[in-house]
Amino acid sequence: MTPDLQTDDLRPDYEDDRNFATTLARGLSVLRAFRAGDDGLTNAQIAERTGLPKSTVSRLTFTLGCLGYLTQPQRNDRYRPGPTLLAMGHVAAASLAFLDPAQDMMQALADQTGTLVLFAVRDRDKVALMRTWRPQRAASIWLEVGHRLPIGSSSSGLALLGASTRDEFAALLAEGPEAPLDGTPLADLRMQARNQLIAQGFAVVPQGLRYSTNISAVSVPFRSARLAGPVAFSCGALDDVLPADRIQAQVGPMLRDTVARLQRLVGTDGIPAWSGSPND
Amino acid sequence: MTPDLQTDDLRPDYEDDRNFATTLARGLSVLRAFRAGDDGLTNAQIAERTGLPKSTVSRLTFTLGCLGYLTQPQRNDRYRPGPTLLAMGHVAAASLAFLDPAQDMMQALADQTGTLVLFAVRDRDKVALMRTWRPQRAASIWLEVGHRLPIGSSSSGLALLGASTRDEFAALLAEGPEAPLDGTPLADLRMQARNQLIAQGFAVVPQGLRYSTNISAVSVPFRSARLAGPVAFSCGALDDVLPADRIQAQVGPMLRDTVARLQRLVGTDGIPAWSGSPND
DNA sequence: GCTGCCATTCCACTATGCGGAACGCAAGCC
DNA sequence: GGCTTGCGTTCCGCATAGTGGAATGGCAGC
Repeated sequence: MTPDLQTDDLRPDYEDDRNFATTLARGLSVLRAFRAGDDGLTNAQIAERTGLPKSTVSRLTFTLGCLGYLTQPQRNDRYRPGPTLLAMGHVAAASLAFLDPAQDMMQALADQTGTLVLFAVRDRDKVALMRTWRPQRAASIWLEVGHRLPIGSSSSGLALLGASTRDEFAALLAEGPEAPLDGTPLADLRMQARNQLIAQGFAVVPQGLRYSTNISAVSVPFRSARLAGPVAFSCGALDDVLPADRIQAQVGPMLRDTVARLQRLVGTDGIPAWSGSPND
Repeated sequence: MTPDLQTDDLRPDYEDDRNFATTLARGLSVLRAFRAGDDGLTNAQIAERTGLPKSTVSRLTFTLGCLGYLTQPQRNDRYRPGPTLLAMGHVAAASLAFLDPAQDMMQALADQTGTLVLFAVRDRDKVALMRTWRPQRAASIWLEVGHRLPIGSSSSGLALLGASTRDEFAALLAEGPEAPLDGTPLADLRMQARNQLIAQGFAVVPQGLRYSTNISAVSVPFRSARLAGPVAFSCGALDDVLPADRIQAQVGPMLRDTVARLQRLVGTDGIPAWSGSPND
C-alpha cells in the first residue's frame, strides 16, 4: 500500500516542455514530501513518497542539505527541515500577515460556536490547512495544520472554487484536482458555490458529496491584496454538534460576518471575495 | 549600485561537485529573492537579485509558475508568491509550533520592557528575523520580519554561536559568514558568547563590534526538539532606552527567565540551550 | 555469519539545461 | 509617426549536468 503517494508525474503536460526545469521540480517535490506530523524522513521514505529513484533522491537531499533547506542532525540520520526552509517559510508567512488581526477574532469564533475554525489555501490539486483555532474547552483533536482536503468535496474547497476568477479557475483545473464522488464537473460546483455565496455569504457541501460522513463544515472565502488567489475560513465539527440547520441559522452567518469584519479591517476594499461576474 | 545583491555563488566549494544539483539551487535562490516587503518581482528584478542570466530566470520562473510556487496575476505581470509556496511555508511553520505558547509571553515582555522582542533563526550566513513583538504603546517601527542580521555582530547571532554544538558551528562556518568589524574570529566570539551565557544566561555584543551604533540588544538562545539548530530570542531598542546597565540589571534577566519558562513549558528537558561542553 | 535495509558511489549515456543573441512588444519621448 | 528604452520570451547549438540501474559499503538484528 502506498498511503501517501505523491506520485507527481511532474511535468503533466505543460506543453511548453523545453522551458520546464525538471531538476527543480523534483527538488521541490522532495521538500514537499515533509509533512507537519512526521519529523525526520530517510532518503528511502522520501523516494517512496515522491516516486523518485533512490539515487536521485540522494543527490537532491545532498544539495538541499548543502543549502540548509534540510539538515541531518548527525550523519546518516534522517533529514529534517533546516533553517533555510524555516527562513523561506517566513516569506510565505509574511504574505499571511493579515492573520495577525484574525487571530483573536477566529479564536473567539471557535469558542462561541464550539467548532474548529480553519484557515485554508489551495495547494495544487488540494486544499491545505494553514491554521486552526480550537475551541478552548472541548472537542476532538481533529484536523492538523498541513492536512489536505479534496477541493471538490470539502466546503473549504467549494468556497475557493466559488470565489475564483475565470483565470484562477482555469489554472486550478490544470492541476487536475480529484473529481467529487458523484462526478459533478468542477465547473458546475463552482457555479453552485458562487450561488450559495451570493445568496447567503457562505458555502456548504451539497448532500451526498461529503467526503467525510460525520463531519460538517461551512466556509467563507477571503481575499488579501498580498495574495494571488482566494483563501478560505471554515468552521467544522462533528455532525451532531453542527447539524445543517445550525449552520444555516447560526454558525454560517457568524463566520460570514467575522470574515467580513476582517476583510474591512484589513482594508481590501471591503469587496466580498466572490463578487464580480463568473468571467471576471 | 546593487543594494540587495544576493550573489550567491551557489556551489561555494562543496567539493562533492558531482552530486550538487545546480538547477535546484538556482531555482531555490529565485524563491529566496522574494522578501517580505516587496510584493511582486519582475523577471528582471529577480535576475538582478540572484545574479542569474535573464533567460535562465525566465525558465525557472516558468517552472515555478507551473508548480504554483509563483503566480502571475495576469500574464506578463510581476510574479508573486503562490499558493504552493504558502503551503510549503506551513511545514516550516509547524516546526515553529512552540511559538504559540510563546506568543503571549513575548508580547508581555515587549510591553513590560518597552523593547522590541525578536525571534530569529540562522539562515545561511545571516540571522533571519522570523517574528517580532512590538510594545503596545510606543516606538519606532524598526525591524521587519524577514530582515537579516550579521551573525558576528548582532546579539542574536552571538547567542546562536554560543549555543551551537561543535558540528553545528562547523556547518555554520562553511557558509562563510561575514567576519565582525574588528576581525575577531568567529570561534573566539563563540567562546565569548558561551561564557556570557554560562555566567549570566544572556548575551550582548561586546563594545565596538556593534553593527548599528545606536541600537542595543540582548539575546538568549533556545532549543526545540523539532528544530535542528538553536534559535534565539532577543530584546532590542534604541540606546537611550536600553543602556548597558539596564540590560544587565533588568532586561537581560527578564528575557532569560521568560525563555527559560518557555523552555520548561515546551518541555525540551529544561536544559539550557548552551549547556554541555563546547565540543559536544 | 547471514540477511534485510538503507545510503552512497560508480559510470556510460543522453536528455537537459545553458546563455548569448535575436525577436517582439509596449511605453515614453522628441 | 518613428526612434529609443526596457522587459520578457524564444531560438538554437553545445557541453555537461543530471540520470538511474547496478554495484558497494555500513548497520542492526531475529
